[in-house]
Amino acid sequence: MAHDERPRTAPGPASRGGVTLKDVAQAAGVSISTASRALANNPHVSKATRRHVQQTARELNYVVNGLVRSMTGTGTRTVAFVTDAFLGEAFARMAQGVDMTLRRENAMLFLNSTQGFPEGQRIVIEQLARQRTSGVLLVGTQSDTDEHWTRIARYHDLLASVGARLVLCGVPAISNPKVSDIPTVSYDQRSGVQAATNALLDAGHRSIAFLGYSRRTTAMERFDGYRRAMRQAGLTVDPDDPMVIATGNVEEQIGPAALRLLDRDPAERPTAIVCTTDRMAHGVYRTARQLGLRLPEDLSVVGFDDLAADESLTPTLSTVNVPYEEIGRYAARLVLGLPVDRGEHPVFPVRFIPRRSIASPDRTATRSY
Amino acid sequence: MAHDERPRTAPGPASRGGVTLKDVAQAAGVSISTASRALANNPHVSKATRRHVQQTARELNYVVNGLVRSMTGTGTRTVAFVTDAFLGEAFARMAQGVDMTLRRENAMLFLNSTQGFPEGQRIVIEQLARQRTSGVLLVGTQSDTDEHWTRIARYHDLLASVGARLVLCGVPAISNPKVSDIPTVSYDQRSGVQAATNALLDAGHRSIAFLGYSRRTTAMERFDGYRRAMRQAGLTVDPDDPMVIATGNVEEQIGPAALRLLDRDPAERPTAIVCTTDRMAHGVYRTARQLGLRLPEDLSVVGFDDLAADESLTPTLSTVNVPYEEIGRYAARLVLGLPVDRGEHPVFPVRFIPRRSIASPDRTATRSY
DNA sequence: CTGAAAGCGCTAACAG
DNA sequence: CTGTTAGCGCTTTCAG
Repeated sequence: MAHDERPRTAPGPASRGGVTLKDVAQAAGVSISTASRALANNPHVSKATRRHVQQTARELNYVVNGLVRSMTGTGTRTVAFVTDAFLGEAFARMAQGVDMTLRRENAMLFLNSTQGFPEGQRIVIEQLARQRTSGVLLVGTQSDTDEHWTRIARYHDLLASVGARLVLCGVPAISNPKVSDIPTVSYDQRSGVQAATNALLDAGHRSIAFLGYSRRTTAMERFDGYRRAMRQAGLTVDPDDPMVIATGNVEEQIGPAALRLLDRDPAERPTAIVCTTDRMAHGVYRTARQLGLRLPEDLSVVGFDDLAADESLTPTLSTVNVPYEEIGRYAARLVLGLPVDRGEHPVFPVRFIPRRSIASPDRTATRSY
Repeated sequence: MAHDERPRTAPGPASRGGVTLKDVAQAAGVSISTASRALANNPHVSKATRRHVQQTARELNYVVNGLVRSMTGTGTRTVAFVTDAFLGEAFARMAQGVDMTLRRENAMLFLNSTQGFPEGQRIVIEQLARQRTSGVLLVGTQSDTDEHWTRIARYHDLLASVGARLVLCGVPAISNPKVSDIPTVSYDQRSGVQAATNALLDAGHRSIAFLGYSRRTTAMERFDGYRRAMRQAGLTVDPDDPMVIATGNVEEQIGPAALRLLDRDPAERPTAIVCTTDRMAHGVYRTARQLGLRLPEDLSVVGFDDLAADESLTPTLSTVNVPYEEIGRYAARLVLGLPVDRGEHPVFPVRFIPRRSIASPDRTATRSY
């Protein structure tokens, strides 16, 4: 029986390509169960045996099979971070927070992007259910349609049927009854944008545009913050307003959208823009420059997210800081069923950060050249 | 035996909290193996039985246990992306590439950050070995010490002993014999920085500083590119040169480092800076502004990475574009053992992208105010 | 303290 | 085509 087809592995025996507990037990001259106990530091083993078994295991390069463990109930838990595409600092920061908590709990993190297809989302979730993930963090904005929430509810059920939790992360607390029992970790997007808009109003702007409206949860909340601030200032806006331009959060769309807003007759052109994301704001900077507009004299801008690059721009970008990492940590606790102090639908506060991108519109009027 | 302690799950029976194949088989009135076959679309099952079993499975909300499958040899492969901290666009882009390839191969992606501790790296790798990951991508710069490579070699052996591959990603091809058989996916950092430095030299700069030298693989290669370009221009630099400043790639360190370089008597101050990363370049922009330096008139800057924000800066940042996503895809193929066309130590080309951050130093001389 | 034995849930020969 | 029988590698009673 001298077969030699195992991969380029260590000394050990094993048929499929790994040293098993059985091998260790045999080599140590004990039963499998004793070996198991010894390695698990189970107190019901004599110190001598334990030491010996552990030594043997080390010599054989034994590595327990964690997959099998999970089968028995023991084993490493696993949490998945599912999002459209994990580009972008915001996600990275959230993921960082999730990872921190998971590591402390000895759990592992799956990362999955759904690449925008709703089909992708389903496929990913099903795969995760099969792998008996203990929890799924569905991260990022969701489309706010009944159909979509129905789908989410199905995911919830599917995951529940294998004992896994679903947590929505970064979406506003949802009103849709279909999903009202699914935990959501949100942050106060409305107030954030409201504060940002107010800063522009306070500087004297009236002609304030909004970049980013669309039928997604996040965008809608942010739009609402803008609208409220405007209304309080006696200005009304609605989604059809020419000052409200829809765009996705990707370069290809941002440029044209910004152009539509800025390439106008000075009289029609906004003196300030509220951007749904910093990335959009960055795009606005580029477009404004291309059109020869001076920032902030000719155009004031506020963003949302507080990206690292904001302070390197000229002028530095006023924005809304979101505690993404903390959100990630909280979501991780929720999904692992760890005790939390803000319930299942926390809404984290955000903070408006004024910087140099806001100027009074008067300056525009007085500019001479 | 009417026990009812299972979680809030679907109808199915099951003791631990999940519908098993056995349940499906019983409900469908067939043997377990038939049920297994039916669900696997094994042709050796009558169409009728198959349909019936599949229907039953659906009604019971049955979800195969993928963990168990992996045990048998079938089952989803899993690849891990291990890095210090997954902030930063570069990593995100690489991860995106990895994810794309993995999805196509139906494999799953683990994400792990080691948080900077070498201990963390070990812990993560051991955990991955236990979970029988099929491969590990160790991403990012490594410290170039013998001790470290010894450690890496150990990881390689550990992973090999469970049939998993290790691929180093984003490091230069390594000369250290300890790890020469480990695949590495690199990109031509040296040429990139060389081109960037040449652009500054061509513009007439002589007093060119370098920001970012340190004893890590990446930084060293980049430093080397800088040194070469300088030498070809008849200028010599060495790591001790006051024009060479070391810094990690984090805000806290970048600011002070930039200050050390720029807060000098004009005669001692460089007229241009080669930055190891765009993030550092961004920091230089900030610091330069604080000191009242005009960009690019008083200071030319080049970076490395080609981050999205670069074009929103004023002036737009000249940089080196790296095909991170492609690198990720290649690394994923390598780690999965898929056929590749550039061998086990590819070095991807990079591309210098000139933008507005470079001006002739002459302008500095002629500035009057 | 230790060993034998019974699973965990599924796949894969092996016989009908 | 379908059922029986072995495992996969480990944990955990249950007896010594």
